[in-house]
Amino acid sequence: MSDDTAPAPEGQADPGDGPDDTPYRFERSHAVGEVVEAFEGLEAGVETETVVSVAGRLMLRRDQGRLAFGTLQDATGRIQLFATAAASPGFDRFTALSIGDWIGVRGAVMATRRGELSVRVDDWTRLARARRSFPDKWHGLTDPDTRYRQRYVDLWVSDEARAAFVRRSRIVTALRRRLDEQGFVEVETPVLHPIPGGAAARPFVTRHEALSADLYLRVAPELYLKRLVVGGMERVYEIARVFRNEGISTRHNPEFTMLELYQAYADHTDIMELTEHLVAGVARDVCGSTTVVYDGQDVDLAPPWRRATMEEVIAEHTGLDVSLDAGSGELEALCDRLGIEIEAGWGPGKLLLEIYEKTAEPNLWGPVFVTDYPEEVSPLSRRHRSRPGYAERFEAIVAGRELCNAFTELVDPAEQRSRFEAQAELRAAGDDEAMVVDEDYLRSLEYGLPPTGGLGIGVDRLVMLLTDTQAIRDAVLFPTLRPDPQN
RNA sequence: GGGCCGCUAGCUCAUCGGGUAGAGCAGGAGACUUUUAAUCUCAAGGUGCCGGGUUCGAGCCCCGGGCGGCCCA
Repeated sequence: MSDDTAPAPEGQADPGDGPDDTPYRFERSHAVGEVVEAFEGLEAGVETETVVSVAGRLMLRRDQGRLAFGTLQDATGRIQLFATAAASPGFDRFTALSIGDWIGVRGAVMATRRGELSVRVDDWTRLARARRSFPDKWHGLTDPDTRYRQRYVDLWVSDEARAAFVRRSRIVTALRRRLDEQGFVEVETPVLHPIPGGAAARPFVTRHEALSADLYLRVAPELYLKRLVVGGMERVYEIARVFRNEGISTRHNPEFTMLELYQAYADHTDIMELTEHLVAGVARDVCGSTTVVYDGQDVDLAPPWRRATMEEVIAEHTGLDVSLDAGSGELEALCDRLGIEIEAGWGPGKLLLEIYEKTAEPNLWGPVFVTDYPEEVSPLSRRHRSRPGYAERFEAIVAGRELCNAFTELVDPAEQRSRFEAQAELRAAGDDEAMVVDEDYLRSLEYGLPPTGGLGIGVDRLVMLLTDTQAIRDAVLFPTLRPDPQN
């Protein structure tokens, strides 16, 4: 420990002078949480014989003359430190510590007269100096921009933020464990795609210099995962970071995490069952219940979830009896009556989808599987086995938000080719989210894709649901931000 | 992309009919033997987001730009 005699610069914590004098390691005997758990309820005034070594950041300090109290925090919790001029070495330097300094402390576990569980400071070392002042200990950080840009500060200052990200990790672990138990194999497929595909989204383009080729950051792993099913991996999944070149909002980050899985011999009804059990199971694993609260409202995730066709939910929210049978003209007229703006070239399927998205979807709370999407807007889905013009596709709405997208996979290469070609036409007409023809994917289908059900779950959305956070930026550690002009 | 709001000390916030800025916490010096956002005393701390304009004078009014938030598309 050095003598901290250098005056502080303006408005900042003392940066100190001299060489770094901090130790290279520190031997801990206990995490703070372990001490708290073991000695909770220790009677006021009792000093135990148990000596522990703990480490963490000094969050608060209360000097009291020849006594000083500190609050030490590590990843597992907080505990009070009790130092005395008589018994604690370097007492003056202890009381000169800055809020935010990392320290290691060895001493007996005790409870103060007020009954506060404490570690008596019998010995201590500064492990790192906080050269910058931490935010106000009471108000913390309120500027969201600073919270996201300087997450390292936010995590220390906000218990909720820390808890949410720990829970995110638990959620992903629970997803993996449950899928692994059902015989799914986790795989990793390319992030760099020569041909973007698998979702309607504009990709990011990047450049491979040695190949002299443009590559695209994936918008979805879908087409690679289905190639693996062709290759005999009957149950596969990937927890895939995907990238979509679109705007940023409360619900959208340009890079986000999708869980995609494919199950051979299954159709969309199997996938619905899998989905509701998976989500409910993960909720039980991490929240201890299949009923969670989101934005002040209860969400009951226990299976089975309601199933309703797109037309049924439109009818519920508008009283209108619509279907693809109405044809383009009638659907356009209906959009006009509902005040929905349409674009030239939209077929009846797109019009129906638009009506759903503008009337019913915003009012759904769920959980509900909305089924029977128009084939026209589902270029990778297998056509409905009994309803012409429709696909065996569904989305789940949970807590008012789209949580997943799934379907019985299209397996016929000839039909997939014509779907791709229809997409290519849209693209040629200026729709830069439309897909392009992927010849290698078509070739893989020609080798034979068995009946397969597929699912994509937005992991960030699931995290938001199970952590009760309203913005995706509170579920993503380092959300995409406009580059700081100061930097 | 549009509308509204915000940007003042490291953090959280004040101030005023335009007259060159103030508090709490943090940081510095000191007091205090059981505190809990400890308390008390003292001193210090500012390119008021950036650039123009109006004005004798602008943090405040006007214009442009930047970044962010909320709402809408």
